Amino acid sequence: MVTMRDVAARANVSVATVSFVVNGSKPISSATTARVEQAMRELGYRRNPVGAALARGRTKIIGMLYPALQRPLSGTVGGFFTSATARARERGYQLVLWPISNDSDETMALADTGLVDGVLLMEVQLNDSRVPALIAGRTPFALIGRTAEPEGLAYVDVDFAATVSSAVATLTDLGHREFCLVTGGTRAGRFEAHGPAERSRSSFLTNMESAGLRGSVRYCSEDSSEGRAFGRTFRDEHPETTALLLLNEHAAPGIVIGLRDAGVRVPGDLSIISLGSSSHMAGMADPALTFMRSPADELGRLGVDTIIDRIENPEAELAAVLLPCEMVPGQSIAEAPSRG
Amino acid sequence: MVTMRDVAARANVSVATVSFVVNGSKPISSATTARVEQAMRELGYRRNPVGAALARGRTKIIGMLYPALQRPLSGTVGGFFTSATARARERGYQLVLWPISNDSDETMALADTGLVDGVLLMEVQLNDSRVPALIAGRTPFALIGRTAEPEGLAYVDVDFAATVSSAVATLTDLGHREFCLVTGGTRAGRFEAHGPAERSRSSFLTNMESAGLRGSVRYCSEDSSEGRAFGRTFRDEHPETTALLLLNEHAAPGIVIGLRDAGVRVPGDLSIISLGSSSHMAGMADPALTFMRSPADELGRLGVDTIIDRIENPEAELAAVLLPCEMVPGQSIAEAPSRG
DNA sequence: TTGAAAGCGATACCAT
DNA sequence: ATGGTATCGCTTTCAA
Repeated sequence: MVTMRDVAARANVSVATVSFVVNGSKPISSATTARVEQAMRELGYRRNPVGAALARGRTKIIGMLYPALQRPLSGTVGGFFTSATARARERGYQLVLWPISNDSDETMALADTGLVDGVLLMEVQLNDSRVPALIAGRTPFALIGRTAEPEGLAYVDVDFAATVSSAVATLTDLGHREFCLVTGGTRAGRFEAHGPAERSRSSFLTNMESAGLRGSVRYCSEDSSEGRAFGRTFRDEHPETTALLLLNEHAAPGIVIGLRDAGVRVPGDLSIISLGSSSHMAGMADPALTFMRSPADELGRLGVDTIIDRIENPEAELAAVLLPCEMVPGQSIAEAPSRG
Repeated sequence: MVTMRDVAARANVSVATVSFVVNGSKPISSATTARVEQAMRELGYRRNPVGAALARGRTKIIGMLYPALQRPLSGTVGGFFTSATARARERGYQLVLWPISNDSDETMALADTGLVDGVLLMEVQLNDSRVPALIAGRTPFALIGRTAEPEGLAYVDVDFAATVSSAVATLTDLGHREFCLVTGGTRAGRFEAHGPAERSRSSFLTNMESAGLRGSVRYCSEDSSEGRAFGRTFRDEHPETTALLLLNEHAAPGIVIGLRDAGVRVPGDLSIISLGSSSHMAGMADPALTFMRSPADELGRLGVDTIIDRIENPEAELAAVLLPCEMVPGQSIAEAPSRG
């Protein structure tokens, strides 16, 4: 390995000078600079980030912590990751996706040791043991998602309440009065754990109540075959429902297929809006679903900005960003069928 | 930050002793060990991996290099990543997904600097500039996928030739004689670049020729709406074709929808096999597609084993693993329609 | 403008 | 079984 010493020797300067040239941290005469740069080129020098990190105490690396074993990477995460990567690069950082088990020890083991300058926590649970662990440590962090009580934390998240309200409003305008919300998320019934599901659910129920609508909440696991099964029995179990809100983009195409198998026409008999999806996923169903676009790209960028701001300016105010999903027209909503 | 010195001072031992206790690298009396461990606990000591990496020259971190900006994370990559993560952990390594631009400089900048002990290169192109860059460096690496001439490289990949042959055989047994292969991959017509597409294509054409079958090759970008458009016009453009091989799982559901829109019945008029897919994706189409299951999990594990073997035993033979996809029955193939 | 040298935190060799 | 200490590669203060 070519080190700074080698470069320094070759250029007849000290390692300090080489360092100054490499980092631009001090003015060096252009003649010397040229000599150093040539030596680097000739030797194929590349600075060793481990040495730099140790000396500096910073790595310019942000760890995006993801419980890969519990939640396989899906399309949405891909969107986050891609835009977050781009943004980090713009701001002079590297972003790496760091798979951790969903557990506080391992979180700390990584976060509090200088390998990363800051941490972006994904798949945040409503009651997430990793958060107190991070608070106890001294690594800056920010959340994508949020806990039940996110005050005092830096986070960016989807505004599920606004998203649900807007979807419900669209459908009530079309005359719908009987709703059903289908969540996915971690596990059946575990609303406590999964923020998106729980927040959507409570917003949904509030909307129902305040507008005098009827609404039920169901769970379906995030898989196409589960979706099919769900769709096939739906009409029998919810004969009155005319409007379906899906917070489960992976099951969505299967649900539509199951509904059709059972003779339910979409949107003739049942209108569907997919919450927090993408054009690509919504287009996999037939008819193409009307959906609320998940602001994944924006959240990725904002998440990176948030964590970098925390790293570089710990005193600054905590970011608390909520972004709603915006409606994208599709073929899956229509006026409520007149009661037979 | 609590350092070994702090622990050593507290336990009245030298830093060397603490290091031996932490790493189990030398026998230490149980009394001393206990004192050291207590001191660590009391102080909340956590070893700094940056310091360790510098001293040791190894980090126990494997970088999974992925061109996130060019190829957004999809389901298949998620499978790789998840199983690779698990396997790395079993073998005492950390795996991180490192987004890089698809470019040799950046590859080297990461790989050759001691931050990672080894590198797993994903989305390998047939002619991939990152490979010579890695060869020139001295960081062990392995490929998931392979270049056009992978001799002398360690790799694990899908056996596309076998997969295509097996799919074709299944369909010829059902009486099909007119085939079409639909690839996805990087860009229209750029077979040279995308290994899976090119290998499938050449195997496909060979199969056609040797069995006296007729086969065309088409491209469709990996998106559901492109798939719909493709499906809608397919029959007009390929009126004779009765069997479709899809190497494009993201477009597949859209293609099936487009076909139905155009009045083509699957599998009555047209049989479809999706190559390199998963049960989840295949289930998003209606009818559920017969598919060749991508061995993503196995490849993830094997990829990690391969790179770790190279790290720990550079002299060992180079792994060159090809795994075929295995057929999973669905609803999308049938006997060839009798000619009208 | 440049250099000498003291760290950064941990490892591991050589003594004892 | 322990301890002293040089070392890993780089940064940065202090002097020159």
